[in-house]
Amino acid sequence: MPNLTERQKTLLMLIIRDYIDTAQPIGSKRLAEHYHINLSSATIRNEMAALTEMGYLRQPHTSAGRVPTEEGYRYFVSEMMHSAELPETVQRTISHQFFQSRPELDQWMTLAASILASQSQGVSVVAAPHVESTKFKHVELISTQGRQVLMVLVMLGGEVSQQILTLAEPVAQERLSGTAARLNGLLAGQTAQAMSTLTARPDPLDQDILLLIANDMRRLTEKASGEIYTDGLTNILGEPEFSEVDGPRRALKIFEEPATLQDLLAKTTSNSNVGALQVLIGGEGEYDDLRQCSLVIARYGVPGMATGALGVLGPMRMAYSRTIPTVRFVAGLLSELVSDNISGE
Amino acid sequence: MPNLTERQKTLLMLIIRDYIDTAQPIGSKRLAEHYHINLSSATIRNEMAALTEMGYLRQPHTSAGRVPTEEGYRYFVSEMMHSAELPETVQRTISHQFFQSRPELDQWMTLAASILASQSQGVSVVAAPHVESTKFKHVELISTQGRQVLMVLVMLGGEVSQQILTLAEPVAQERLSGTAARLNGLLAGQTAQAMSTLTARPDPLDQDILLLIANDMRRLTEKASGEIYTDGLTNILGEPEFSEVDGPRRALKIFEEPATLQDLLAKTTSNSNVGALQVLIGGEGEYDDLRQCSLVIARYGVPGMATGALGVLGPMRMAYSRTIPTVRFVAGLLSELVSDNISGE
DNA sequence: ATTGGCACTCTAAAATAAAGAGTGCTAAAT
DNA sequence: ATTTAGCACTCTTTATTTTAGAGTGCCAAT
Repeated sequence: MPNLTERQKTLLMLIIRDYIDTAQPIGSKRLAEHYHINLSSATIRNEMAALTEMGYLRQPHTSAGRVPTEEGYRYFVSEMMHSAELPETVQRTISHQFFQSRPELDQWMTLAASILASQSQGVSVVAAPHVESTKFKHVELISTQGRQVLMVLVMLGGEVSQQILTLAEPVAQERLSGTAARLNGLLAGQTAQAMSTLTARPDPLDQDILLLIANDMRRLTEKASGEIYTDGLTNILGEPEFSEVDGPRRALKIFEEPATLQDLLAKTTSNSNVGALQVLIGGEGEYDDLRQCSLVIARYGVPGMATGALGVLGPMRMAYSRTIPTVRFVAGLLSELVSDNISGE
Repeated sequence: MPNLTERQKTLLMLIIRDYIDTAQPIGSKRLAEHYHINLSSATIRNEMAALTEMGYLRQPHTSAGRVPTEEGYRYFVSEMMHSAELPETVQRTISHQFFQSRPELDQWMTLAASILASQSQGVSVVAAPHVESTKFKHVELISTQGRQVLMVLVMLGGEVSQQILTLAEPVAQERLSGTAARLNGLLAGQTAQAMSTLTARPDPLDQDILLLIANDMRRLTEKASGEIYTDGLTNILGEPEFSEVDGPRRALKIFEEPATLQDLLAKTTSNSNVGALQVLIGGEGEYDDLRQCSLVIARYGVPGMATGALGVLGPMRMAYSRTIPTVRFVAGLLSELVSDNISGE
């Protein structure tokens, strides 16, 4: 990858910034007039030719202005990635919103999605934190009617799962309570794996429930991430690159299949650390449906304990300088919240 | 509203059905050729003129075919509303899917949304059933760390609400269990209203929790409907009437604000009975964002106990003959499920 | 009451023309 | 050795005109 002169760098940044704003190919003349660089359009043309040669810019057709290539965007992002900070006032506003929301995961996720979407004008995706190795804390069995029983399972760290069981025959609440009490004593702190090595319980009901618990915990562990929260779907519908018939459908299709989305978040962030932030531009060859899009994602939470992922999807032309710091900041905030919530166990 | 002759009726139905298929204005010639009615195009023209006069059809411009008006659609719908039945094989397939899903509200709602969307090719909305007068069944208090406590609240009928409380000071699990046990005895079967008339508890912790429970139950009761599930967002993006720049954004905006959606469902179905089915065409003058859309909704559940709403949103040109029976059928199915689930309390 | 025929209207599509923006290159200027 | 002005050229966009065709309404004939 060839080095850029200082001037080429300035020009490239200017072009990309302008293109992100206007969605119009940028010409040499416009550039010379709008920004007071002391260069003539001819000089700029030369530099543009060089940048095109190097693969950072391209022309939609022979005689149009220049448009950034994926490489161009990557350069742009890597240049401003570290320096960009969210204005303090915005930081404060966001923190404040979290502070005064009800202290529930559900609320936080929704809020995070909403903030990300409105700040970035893209589509936000927030995956609830997932406890890496789910450990049993507490089970509650509540008879609801005849053979149906509500089982509430609480994990160390606060994850909760409820499930309705249908037993073979009606069982009295007292017996259920007894089973729950015995299992609570037996299973405290165990993982699903450890449970499968236990010897069978004498009481058949205990044994049945034990299996169901282990099963449910396995399911919880397998799920790569928690539930997905989304906001801002309509934000990107207005963008010109999505007005072609197929653009939006392909990208939005992703949001209709939570599984795909979870996969994406899990895969692309699994090798990155909490706090680090990843920018996927143009699907990076891997995701065909995202060829026209960019994705800014970060992992949040407490590594080894509970982590989740969050991000913003937008056109390749997205407002990186706004999105990147926002994603970073919100990820940090959620990390704190998760950490506070988990530490005391 | 003038009466239609039998022939006019046939013609109107034919035109609307064809237009729903093709999204093209329907001309007299096409009609005469495609369907073997023994009428010449001239005769059809006369009838069309009459139908236009009566307000059931209109012409996009002087010399184009006819397109149904909102009145036209209303007539169409009212004619086929009662007769239409879902093919038995489809009914079976759908029942089967519900039958083999895990018996959880969450699963059912998602499944209902998915089925409605795929059958109707529109956007589906399903509001979880809401228990009309929430009655207490059981509370569970689980210490998670220092001052934080997980409260799981179970209502008669199976509604569950979890909440993280932050107490003024750390409290041992034993004391929490004691409080929970006392409150379980005291509050069984009570409504939020009844709770507010109780005299203060001697133990301050009991009293605090009692207030929180009452509060949470009030919140649950106030919520007009339960959580909203949606599917098929991308279905309507392809429809020609949404390719104008502003069409989709305005309609989809609704789905970004759960509150609005809940309102809509609540209002439009509040005066209709479970089992009855309502078709809103062109927003009916009330909902501006839906001017281009139609909405087929139904209430489901057990009146007086727990009811929810579900529906399909699509272009005015939606496949009513498919959507209406599907909505009716799924509503019936969910009613059964809710009823089974609630009866034994 | 129904139908064939016909003149008329209006749109959608195709063809053509004009305008404009931007480029690359060359030769002069700094 | 850069930088710049100038110019010919290319290609898109927009406007304009033409053409083709679908559909109508109405009248006279069946």
